[in-house]
Amino acid sequence: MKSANENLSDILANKGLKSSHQRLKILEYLANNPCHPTADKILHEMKNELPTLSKSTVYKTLNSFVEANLLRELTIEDREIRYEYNLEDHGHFKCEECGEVYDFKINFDIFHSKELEGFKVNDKNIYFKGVCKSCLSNKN
Amino acid sequence: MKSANENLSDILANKGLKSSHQRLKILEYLANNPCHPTADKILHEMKNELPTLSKSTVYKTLNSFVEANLLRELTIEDREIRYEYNLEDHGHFKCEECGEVYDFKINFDIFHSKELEGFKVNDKNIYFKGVCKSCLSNKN
DNA sequence: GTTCCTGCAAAAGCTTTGCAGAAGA
DNA sequence: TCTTCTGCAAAGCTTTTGCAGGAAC
Repeated sequence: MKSANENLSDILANKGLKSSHQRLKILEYLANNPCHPTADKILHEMKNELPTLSKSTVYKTLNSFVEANLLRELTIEDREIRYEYNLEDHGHFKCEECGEVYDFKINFDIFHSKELEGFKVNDKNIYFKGVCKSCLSNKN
Repeated sequence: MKSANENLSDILANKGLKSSHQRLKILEYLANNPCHPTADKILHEMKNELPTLSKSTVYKTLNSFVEANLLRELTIEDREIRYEYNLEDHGHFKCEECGEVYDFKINFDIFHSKELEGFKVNDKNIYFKGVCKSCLSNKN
């Protein structure tokens, strides 16, 4: 039976990415934490396990992963790139009160626009903003 | 018959915003140019008409307008906030080759997600990325 | 006369880049 | 051994902030 890291290692290899301790740990973190973290959050969350991990390594790693289609980049807000390992079609909801980002299922195939005929679509994003259930009930 | 600027002036007043030469010109520019400009583009496009216009005025003005729901902010890419005067529901397509942003009609009412029941949705965004028709045909 | 806006400069914040040494294959 | 990754520091860019003078009402 393979360990989780052997699997992740294979994933990197399949994408043509060299393996390293840092890369495996960052990928593992993203696979286990579907919380749409920013680069900064990842850095701080991993400081215990990887005390010497640097910002630039995190940024370079995340960019390699995005380029290899291993991660998806979320640009819901300016100056706050978030990353997720979930590559299936889905939408995002960001709560303006608590900042939490929620996933929700959505079928992207329902979109058909005559205006986009002849266009090559590589990436589809949908995000909503508002107030989440939990913040709404805290107000009452 | 009112001039266009008198109308824009009324719009500002209705939103509780003080009128000024700069604000009217910036709003006029956005109303006439549905090209989803960035703050920087607006600044440069207006240099002829308003030679002393400053970056900070542009940023502050745009932020006031967004807060007053007079403009919509697009965050398709990080570090590149674009603005538009069109507040009707529609989607955006950004061409990865030429950088152009296209609007397309979309009915946001078709989205129904059980996962968002009990959530208060204030803002809906949808954007696609890919290659536009014009860039595709230039390749052949 | 007040209030709020403008514009200059400086600061802030996130992301990228350059480079020397280290790690991986 | 050769390539590529890591991590430090510095640079780059967009956006925000502070403040004095000026415009709007």
